Amino acid sequence: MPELPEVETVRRGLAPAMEGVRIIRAEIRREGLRWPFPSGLAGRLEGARVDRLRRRSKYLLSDLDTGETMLVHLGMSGRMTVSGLATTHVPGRFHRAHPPVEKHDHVILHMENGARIAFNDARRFGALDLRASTAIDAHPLLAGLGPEPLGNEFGAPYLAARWRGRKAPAKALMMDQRIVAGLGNIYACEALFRARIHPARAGGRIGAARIEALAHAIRAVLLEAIEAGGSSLRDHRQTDGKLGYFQHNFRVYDRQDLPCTTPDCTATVRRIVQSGRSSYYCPACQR
DNA sequence: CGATACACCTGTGTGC
DNA sequence: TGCACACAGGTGTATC
Repeated sequence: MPELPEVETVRRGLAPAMEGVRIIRAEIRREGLRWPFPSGLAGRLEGARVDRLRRRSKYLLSDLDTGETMLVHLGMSGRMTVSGLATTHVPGRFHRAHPPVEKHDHVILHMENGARIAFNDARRFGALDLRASTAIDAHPLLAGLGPEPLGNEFGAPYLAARWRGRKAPAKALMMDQRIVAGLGNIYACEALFRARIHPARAGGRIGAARIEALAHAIRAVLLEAIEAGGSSLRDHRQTDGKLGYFQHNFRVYDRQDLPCTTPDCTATVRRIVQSGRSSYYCPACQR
């Protein structure tokens, strides 16, 4: 469940269970995910207090009071679920009712406040690593990332400068995490639609006004999606089991052959494949 | 350097 | 019901 809005939703869901709370036990149920877990993982987590839970792009960063930071990436299918928080207790019941451990629960953190946090990832494209907090920004997975699209560094002038002269299709540039960090297939498609840019158009051949519209569209669609609790495709859930609902607001993503939602547009949404990923767009609105 | 293909995995939906 | 196949929210690595 992983583009920026989904990861931010996960962060907000985890924060009450994790921030300021000590990890009393770390259950490591396999050797690793995309890469092997760092050596001595359980021992390095157990007893540590999570001072702060942050997000950088699609990465979750837990700053621990041990001087290390835990980095988590959810890959394509990763989920984090919280159970047993006091605030979710059924009145009158004093024991912590945790759901049974599920298939693909690879790491389970038992927190001092009674919460249990499970990192579930069926496809195992996710990652978990530990690194000294002072050096976390230099982590190979973080070092090359572009600016946060919701941060101050990002805007139309930045985007124009980075796309100038580029022959790659706009869609590919949107997905390039070195330019802007956090967009994935859904929000790249949705932002291009809002800015009326054809996904196959060469990035360097887009005028200033469209680039301006695109920078605005990127921020708007991400903010709206965060507000909606992200998008839930298939069975994905927020940390408390609830569904995000931004998928109901998709204008083009996963809408092949459905009518374009622009008023008075009679075209239907098209799907093409670009660098192995589906791109959805309106052939009439996007040029 | 830039652009593309492929790799890693499991689960689900579709069509025969 | 079974089976083959396409496809799925990502990204590092190899290859031109």
